[in-house]
Amino acid sequence: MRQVDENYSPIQLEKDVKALWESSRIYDKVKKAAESGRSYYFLDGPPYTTGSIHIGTAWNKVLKDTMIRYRRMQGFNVRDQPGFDMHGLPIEVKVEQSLGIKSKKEIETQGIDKFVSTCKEFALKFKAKMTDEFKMLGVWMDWDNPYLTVDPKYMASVWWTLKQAYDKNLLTMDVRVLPWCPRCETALAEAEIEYWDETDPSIYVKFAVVGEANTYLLVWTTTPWTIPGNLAAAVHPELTYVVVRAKRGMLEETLILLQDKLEELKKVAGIEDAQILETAKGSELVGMRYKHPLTDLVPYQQQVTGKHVHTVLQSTEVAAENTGIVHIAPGHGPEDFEIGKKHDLKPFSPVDESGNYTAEAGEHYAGKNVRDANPLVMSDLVERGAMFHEGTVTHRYGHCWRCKKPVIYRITDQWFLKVTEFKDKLNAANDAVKWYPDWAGASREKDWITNARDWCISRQRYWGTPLPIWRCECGNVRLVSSLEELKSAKGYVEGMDVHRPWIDRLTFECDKCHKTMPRVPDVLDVWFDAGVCSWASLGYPANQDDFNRWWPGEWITEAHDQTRGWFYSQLVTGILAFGKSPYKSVLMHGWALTQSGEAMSKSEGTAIDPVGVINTLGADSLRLYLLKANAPWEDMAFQQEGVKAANRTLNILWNVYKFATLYMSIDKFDPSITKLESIRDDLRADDRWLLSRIESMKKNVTDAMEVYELHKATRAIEDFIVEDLSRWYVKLVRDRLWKEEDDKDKRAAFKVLHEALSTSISLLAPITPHISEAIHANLTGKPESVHMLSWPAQDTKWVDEKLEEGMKLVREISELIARIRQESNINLRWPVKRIVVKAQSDEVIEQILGLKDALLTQNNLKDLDVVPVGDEWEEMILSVVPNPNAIGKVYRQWSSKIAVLLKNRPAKTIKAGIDKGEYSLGIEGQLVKILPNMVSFSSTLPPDVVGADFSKGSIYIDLEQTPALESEGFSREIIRRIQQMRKDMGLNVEEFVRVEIQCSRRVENFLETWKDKIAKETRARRFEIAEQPRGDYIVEWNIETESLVIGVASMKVKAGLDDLLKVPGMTQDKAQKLYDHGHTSLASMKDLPDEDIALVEGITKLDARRVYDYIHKDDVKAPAPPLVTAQPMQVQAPAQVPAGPAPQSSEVVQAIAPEPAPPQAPQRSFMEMLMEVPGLDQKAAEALYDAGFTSPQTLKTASPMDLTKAKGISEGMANKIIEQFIDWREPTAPATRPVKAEVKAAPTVTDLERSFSYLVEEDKPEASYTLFITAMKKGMKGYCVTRNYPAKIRSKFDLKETPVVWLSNVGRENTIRPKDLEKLSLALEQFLAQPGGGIVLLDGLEYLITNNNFITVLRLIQSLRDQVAINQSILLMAVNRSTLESHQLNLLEREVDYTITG
RNA sequence: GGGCCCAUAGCUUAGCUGGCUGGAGCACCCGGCUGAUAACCGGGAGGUCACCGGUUCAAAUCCGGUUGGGCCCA
Repeated sequence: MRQVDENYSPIQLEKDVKALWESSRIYDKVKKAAESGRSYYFLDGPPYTTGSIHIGTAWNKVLKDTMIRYRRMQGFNVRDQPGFDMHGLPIEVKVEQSLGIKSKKEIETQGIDKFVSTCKEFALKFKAKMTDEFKMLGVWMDWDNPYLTVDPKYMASVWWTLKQAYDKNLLTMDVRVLPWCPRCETALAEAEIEYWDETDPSIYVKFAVVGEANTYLLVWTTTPWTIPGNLAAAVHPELTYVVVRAKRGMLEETLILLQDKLEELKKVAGIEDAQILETAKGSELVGMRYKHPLTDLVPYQQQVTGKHVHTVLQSTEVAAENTGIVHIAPGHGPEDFEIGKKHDLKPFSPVDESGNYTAEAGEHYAGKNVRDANPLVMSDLVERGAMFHEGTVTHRYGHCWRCKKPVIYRITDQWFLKVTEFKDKLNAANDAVKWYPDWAGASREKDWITNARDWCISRQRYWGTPLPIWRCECGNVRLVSSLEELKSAKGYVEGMDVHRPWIDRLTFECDKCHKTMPRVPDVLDVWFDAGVCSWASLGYPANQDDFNRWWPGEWITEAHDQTRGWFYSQLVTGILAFGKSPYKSVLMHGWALTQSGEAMSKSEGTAIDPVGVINTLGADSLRLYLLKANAPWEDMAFQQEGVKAANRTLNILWNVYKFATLYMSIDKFDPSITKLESIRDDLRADDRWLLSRIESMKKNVTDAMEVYELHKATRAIEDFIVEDLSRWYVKLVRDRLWKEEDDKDKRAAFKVLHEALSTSISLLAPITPHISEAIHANLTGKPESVHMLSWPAQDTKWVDEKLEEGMKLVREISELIARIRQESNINLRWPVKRIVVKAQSDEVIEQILGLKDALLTQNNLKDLDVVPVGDEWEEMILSVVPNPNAIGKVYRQWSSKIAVLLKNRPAKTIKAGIDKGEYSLGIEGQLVKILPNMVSFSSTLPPDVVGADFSKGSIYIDLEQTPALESEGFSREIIRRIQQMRKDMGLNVEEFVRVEIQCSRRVENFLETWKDKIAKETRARRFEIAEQPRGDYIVEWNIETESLVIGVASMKVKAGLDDLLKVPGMTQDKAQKLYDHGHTSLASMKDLPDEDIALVEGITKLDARRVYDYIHKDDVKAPAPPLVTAQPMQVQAPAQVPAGPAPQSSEVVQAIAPEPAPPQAPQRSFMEMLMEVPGLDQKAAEALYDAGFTSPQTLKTASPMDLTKAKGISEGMANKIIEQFIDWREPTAPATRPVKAEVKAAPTVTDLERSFSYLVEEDKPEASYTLFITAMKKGMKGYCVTRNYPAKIRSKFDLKETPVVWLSNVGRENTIRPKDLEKLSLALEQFLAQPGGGIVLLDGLEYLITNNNFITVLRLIQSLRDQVAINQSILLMAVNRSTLESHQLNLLEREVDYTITG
């Protein structure tokens, strides 16, 4: 197991995981491994290949991928072939646009072959693009072998299916009135029509009644162009109509219309007076004859004959709207057609394919486009006095779904599936399907089936599966049902494309009349293509084996619009071919809507590109969000924020994983060796709790997955990770993992933590496959992929519901305590004396006592008491409240005395007496009886106690502070401060330090008992109280009312230990022992024989030998021992060593810049320093010097043993000397003295002075930029370093030529990574070194600090400050106060010449 | 106009067959923690459970209606 250092960065992680999948062929292996499982036929609903995927498509595929992965983990052998729907009008339209084609005619003149080839190209291009996008989502399907509806083999299956329908007499050609798109010149299915509002004429036409002078049927219509096709009028038989004498100006006429609409009409048409002559039921009007208003223009209207022609018919379809009389044009409307059929009216439809009137309409109209002809027809009506009133109306009108042009209705020959004849079978098949949710099938799909009409499957287009129908002029029909059969056609060429136009050239000989049969030129509705995919993708009927193995499909999922689409088309084809549904179960999912709940639209720019989301937050975050956001069957208002939240959850998972592996890897924990069973006895209650939670989660998740409630499954996992694992368990086990010794207790925690993580990622594997894979690889690594694991089954032996309930209570109580602490202003570091729990039942008490440790440690409580169930807490302060009324009545003059006496007696005693019946009181020698009615009792909380209620009882928290508690609190505060300092110094976790503290007597006393603990926690080898604390880093802190100064010095042990650890076979433990003994580095032992090394306790002779060998491995030509030649002591300068408190991790530090020039203070020679060691005489000092200790540095790193070799140095003295020098450093930095930042405010600075540094404190960098620009205007060269996007800064502040360097991990040019202080320092140095200097604006200090450590950045600033001073330049730094801690701000302020508050 | 679904805090949502004080997350304000740390945690504020009516001791929950939104159809 590797220690994980990196943060969760999904983009990189997913890239790596995908690369691993690719290089190790994981997908293939996972599928191979599943092969022995039970077959599970998943059917992919083929997305239409147009452009790129949208959020809805992504959601759809994520649902599928998640379920496929889940089923595989359950042991199913899942068939996962994806499909693409590639024929049809949408692509034709795209190709028309790209080729600049506007009509069918142009397609034919330019050549259908070219057109169709281009369509195919487009479809394949889009297929490839979408495939890439699905892969980005992490969707695992068989992308190398998708089924394509354009594949000839696929098309052959389609043909075969049609043949089945034909053989069952369910496929027929018929004349129908159908919606027709005049632009696309094709019939449209209902599914291909979109409705929206359109403004059309609203006209009232007078149909003159034959035989009644000046009497008219008033007919209303919105389609004037259909009037030439009018053959009858219709009324509703049950409605009441009136015959009225209407007067408008000079005009008087008799009108027939719906009674209820008369008033409305009067208003609309401006009728001044209307006299009702007669009322009649609609049925009474039937048979009235009228004269067609345009007979003179439309010859057909003169010739047409028939009983019902130009008469009033009845129909219950007529609505009670407008005039209640509708005109019937059987050639222009489906209802009209039906009514006409009933009354032997031969449809008259004088309109051609492009929507122009034909010659049949008469030469007046012929060739004119019908919708454009509306005004002409209207003026013709006006001219003939037939127009009663004209206006406009806005109503929903159908449009072609592709070209958006309004549809018209006309009569054509089309091929139909007679769906109406087998609706009962469809319903039965639908009932047999298991729908999720059930109303999707039981209500929605059923409703659609019930209202279904015959399905028109022919389209007069080019890019589609050709209808496999050849029809002879004699009426004979032949259907081709396979590619084999097609080969017998005349004109067949081996290997030919069977699309149009090539297939159009094939003919058959009619077996009846032996003439040549041409193909019916239509293509198939694409919905039929998709409908047969369940067997077409298996190659049926050519390939029977696969069909027998897989069919029918187990599960499909698509959005609710597929009720009329794929759900339906499959049901129909399934019945036609096999008499049953091709799928067994369906999950109907919702639509992805915009944030505000509207449909996403590319044209309106409200569509969100999933690829963009993946590229910013990762596919896993998107997947997690899509699944958890809501129930799959509900529409989703897509929120970017939600994806971010999902990303955060994964980050928490990652952090827990990072945390766990840090300690597991240090201890080389091997989860495969430690079995849960074997550590059962080592488990604490906390562990058993988490194990129980794990098992409960497994069950909850599995139960939800089984019914496709993926939102519940996902949320359950998320809840476990965030609440149980991260927020609670990790907190509980922290201390256990920090322990250095390796014990059973720690091992148990490791195991449980590992169990929690591995279960979580197993359950997450189908949902977030990448992060699961990455964690799995490091956490367990076996099997090769997380996706090869079995789905985790619940192990009930770990389930302990009582324990789970108990922990719930503990957490509830913990929250209460947190609140009380906050209200009482006592933070968690301060221990609280005790908590008393009063619970409803013994069970609750037991549950809480069982988790006492967790409760106490998590809340920093010292003790827990419980109150027996039913009792009051005995420490409640009971007080007596005398009732003067009752007392006075009996004892009159004594009553006030009695009250006083009662109050002074212990209330408890009084209560005990009263509870027995009475209490006696002595007064003036008399015994007075106090009866229950004379007193009442009240109880109050003792001082310093706060009470609160939880769901199963109450708690009392004793907040009293004692010196012991206070001293513990203080020590915790100090620990935290020292830890903070260690961190600021950039010390390694394992480094040892030396701490000196200056504090008040009071605090000193407190610390007496806690010294060891503090030293241990902070890895302080020395911990001392000092007047003037020394150290590499010294900070003044305020804790409560106390002020103390803490100095921390690194002992640089880590480097020594690491050095020792280089020796083969060396353990941490042994290295430590060597070190403690004084062998602080390999070099320190280089003159020792191995026997001497072996003297160290715990070091065997073998160890010693190894050390010796290692040291001397290169010793062939050993370098001379240290120089012992005497040198004039007086000229000995202090050795140059890199100074500074953070030399540990620090190429960075050293690289920043040379240390600022030493201060002017007179330098002491090494000998002078040496002589300061108490008790060291000159002779001994000289001996030391002679022994090679010629600088403070040499002493600092020496071991006492080394020193004793010098004459006159005892071991005690050696220790003293080293102690003196252990924290020696270049006596330069002002940071060695804590100085309260002086207020160097210069708020009025507008002219920056050269050679000065300025710190501008402001929330947003504004003033700093203004100053920067001002300086540049005065002729200084500028150099800007910023965290903000450079282009933005440049334009906002109009920076033009000024170099702007971006602190960022992502940019390329002019970018410096925030961690790369070396580069930054170099760049600035170069700039400042230019002749004439310049001004540097450093905006983004906070960012540098968070990316490095504070001290390192401080060093950089010091160095810059000095360079600025030398180069006559200016340093301007912007900082937001709120982002820094106060001591950090103080230190910063101290480094600059002026602080400006912006 | 018909069918189906939906409506709970500013946003996204939990709340099963009616029953404890309607829970979360995001955003907001305040605080805490500080070796998981660009992380994390706690607290606060914020609700006429769309509206009207009914059933019931009791309705966010069941029933009827209205309004608004989505999908499908006419």
